[in-house]
Amino acid sequence: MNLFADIRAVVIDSLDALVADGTLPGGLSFDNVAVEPPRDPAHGDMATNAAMVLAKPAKMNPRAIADALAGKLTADARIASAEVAGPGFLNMRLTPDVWQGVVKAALTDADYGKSTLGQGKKMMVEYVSANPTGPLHVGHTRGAVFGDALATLLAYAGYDVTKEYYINDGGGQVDVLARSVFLRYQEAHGQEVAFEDGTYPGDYLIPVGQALKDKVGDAYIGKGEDVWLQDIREFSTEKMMDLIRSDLAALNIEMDNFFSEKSLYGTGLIESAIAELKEKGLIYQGTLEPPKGKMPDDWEAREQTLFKSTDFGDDQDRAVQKSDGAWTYFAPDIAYHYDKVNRGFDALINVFGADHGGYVKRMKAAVSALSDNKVPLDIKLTQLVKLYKNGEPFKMSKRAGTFVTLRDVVNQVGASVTRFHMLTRKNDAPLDFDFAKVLEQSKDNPVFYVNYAYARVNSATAKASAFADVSPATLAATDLSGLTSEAELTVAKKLAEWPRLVEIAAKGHEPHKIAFYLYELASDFHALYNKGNDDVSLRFVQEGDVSTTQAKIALIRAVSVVIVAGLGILGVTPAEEM
RNA sequence: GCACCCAUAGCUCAGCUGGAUAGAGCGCUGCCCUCCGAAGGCAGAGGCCGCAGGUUCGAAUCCUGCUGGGUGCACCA
Repeated sequence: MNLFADIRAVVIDSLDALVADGTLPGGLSFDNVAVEPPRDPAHGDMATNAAMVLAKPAKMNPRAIADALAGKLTADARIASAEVAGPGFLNMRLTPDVWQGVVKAALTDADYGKSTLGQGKKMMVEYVSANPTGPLHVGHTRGAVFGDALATLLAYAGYDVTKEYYINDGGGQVDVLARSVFLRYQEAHGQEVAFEDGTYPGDYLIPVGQALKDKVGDAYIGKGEDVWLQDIREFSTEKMMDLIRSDLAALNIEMDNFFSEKSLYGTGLIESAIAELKEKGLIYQGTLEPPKGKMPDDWEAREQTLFKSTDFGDDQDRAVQKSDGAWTYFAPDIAYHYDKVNRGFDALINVFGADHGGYVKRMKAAVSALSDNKVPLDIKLTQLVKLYKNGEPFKMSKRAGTFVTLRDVVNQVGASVTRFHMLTRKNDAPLDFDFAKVLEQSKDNPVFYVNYAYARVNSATAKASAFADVSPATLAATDLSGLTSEAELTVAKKLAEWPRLVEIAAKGHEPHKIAFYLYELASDFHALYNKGNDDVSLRFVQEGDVSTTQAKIALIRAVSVVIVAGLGILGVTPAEEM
């Protein structure tokens, strides 16, 4: 049930009727007709811009359209009044039983808020995709939380979503990893080792070196890279992916699929992807212009195989082969996305860190070329996370050992708090993460504010259950006609916005909107709760009046249902009590 | 030098894809617990929506140009 969609349907039907009786000319498009909550609730419950949108194409005065439309609309039993206001807004007021119906829907329809917007379209969300060279850090955490919430949101909105992690296990950084593990392996054999520049000195490789020793004994001691590099590469990427998988599990993230870059090599997949582009005339041999800004010291013109990404709005064509003929990192990425297209996805979303901003245009170029513009690729960049400890900015440095990992964060504040907090900003705004503040228990902290509302609902329900049957089955069948006070209807109206909000958030790929909505819902709930202090009739628990109590508990259980659903999209589990 | 992102209350940020008098939290001022959890609520002060143009019935929102900040800019991933 989506009340806004229902009322919009009434508006469209009424417009059709106006066309039929000649009031409006034929051939009008109603696509831009919207039914929305008015900015100011005093204007009414819902407003439509129909008259203003249609005034021009119909060559009519907007107020004349609005007047005619108003007459038709009030024929619907749900619409108590329809008034023309301002330049041609049509403000509608709905009858209380409509809002009571929303409460009922939230309690009886297990799918209240779910949408069919996606129509089962296949969608891939690729996120995290961190190099398999170490544990995830805070920056990865934000991308992980964002991607995961977005995937859940899209599934909730009716898309068939696949969550995927692309493992960059094909490039030179894995050699670096292997050499670093070899050092730890030697160390495990009691040798003195030195970590030079270009190796990973992190402690997390110590157990990997030990495990390698347990596996191969001293077989690689004193041997050259030609003997061990390949094997240690595989061994240590596997270990790193185990580590990363467990990091993700700590955040309650489970991928549907891990896709290995290495698996593309030697299978002809890269070659066929490039061949596909070549057929379209987008691959050529050429030399790139030197960079315009600061010139690298060792720059020299070299002929390479290039992809004509400038045809798709990129600033520069991009190399797919190095001057020595080896593939660049871009080539397997093209092949990977070619594979995504061939797997039949209707739309792709990639979640990258902000430092990959320069990569967006060429990736979009590749996908539009490979899919003949049929598969849209949306790339969401998550901005930096600024850490604070005790109110002071906290700089991360690998060398200084102040490197903050995902584990550090989750261990200190918990998965739920981490997830919610990281979704209280839109992805393209920088995020402050203060270890003290996110644990603060006040309304300054949205996580607790929302959870507090949930806990209050539970508390009131428990109190009511002492004398009234407030089981879900009973509440679902409860007569709600007593819910007529302005304060109660305000909460019900907020609940009515939920399905609409899900669609808006899903369309825009903006899971943070869920978090803000939950805050608003909690705020309306807390306001109602406190009104009970002054006005006894608004208290949820009416001692000795079973049916009134049941109706009021039904309302707040509906709030709780939506809170749980919303938090579920964000991947947050609320505490029952606080 | 170029590209992308950002600019809204003293601070941190929303603003539902072009709608009505621009909202919330913190901070500040003042109220509300013999009362379902005050971990809360109510009210007040506080704005040239960075600047200048443009598009139209209508712009914080779309376009252009500036200003200021962030990020990235051959053959690393």
